[in-house]
Amino acid sequence: MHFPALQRDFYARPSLEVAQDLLGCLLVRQLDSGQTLAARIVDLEAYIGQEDTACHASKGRTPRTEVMFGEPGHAYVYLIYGLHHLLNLVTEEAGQPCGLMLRALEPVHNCEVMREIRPVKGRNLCNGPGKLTRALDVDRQFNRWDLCSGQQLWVAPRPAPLTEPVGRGPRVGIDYADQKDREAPWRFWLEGNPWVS
DNA sequence: CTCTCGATGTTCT
DNA sequence: GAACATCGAGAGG
Repeated sequence: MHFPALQRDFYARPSLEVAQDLLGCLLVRQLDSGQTLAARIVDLEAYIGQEDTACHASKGRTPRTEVMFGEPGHAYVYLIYGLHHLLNLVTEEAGQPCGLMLRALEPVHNCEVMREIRPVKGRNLCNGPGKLTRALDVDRQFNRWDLCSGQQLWVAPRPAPLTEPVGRGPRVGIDYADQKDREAPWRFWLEGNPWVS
């Protein structure tokens, strides 16, 4: 099984475009054991620049947000609530601090290995941003990771055209943001897909 | 199924 | 010292 890595030019575009194009693509994780896990992206949110008060980068350039200001095609991984790692993909040209947070995945390849890493029943496996990082063994080690390297963690193109329609709406869990940002329809998902969070 | 609540550590004020 | 891009356990319906 071979999964080619999306290259930097894919990520170096307007975040809302990249977000929609990523639906149905495969997040791929190659473990140290050599096993390769793959899961379809079915739900994600865009965080767009310093003007977006929901985006961490709206606080400015700090050690934490530095990676979002850098080259597209890198991973931004951080710890939330002291417990959960969340995975973002950096988009747009360097200097534009933007990223896409993955909210849910549909397991496709080596699902049983994911369930060894995260032994839960049914759709609980990766239908949430903190769950999917757990299931794919992604943590802060992958902060600043180059997703275009095709090693350990990357994204592969859609294996097949989308069969589900695309849903769109406001983002989740950002009560602290300004009203215009709370209402911005910057979350995208595959309508009717059972793995959506 | 729903709701409530506590956990836990990094970041920024 | 507060807030936080969440999860899971436990109680109740």
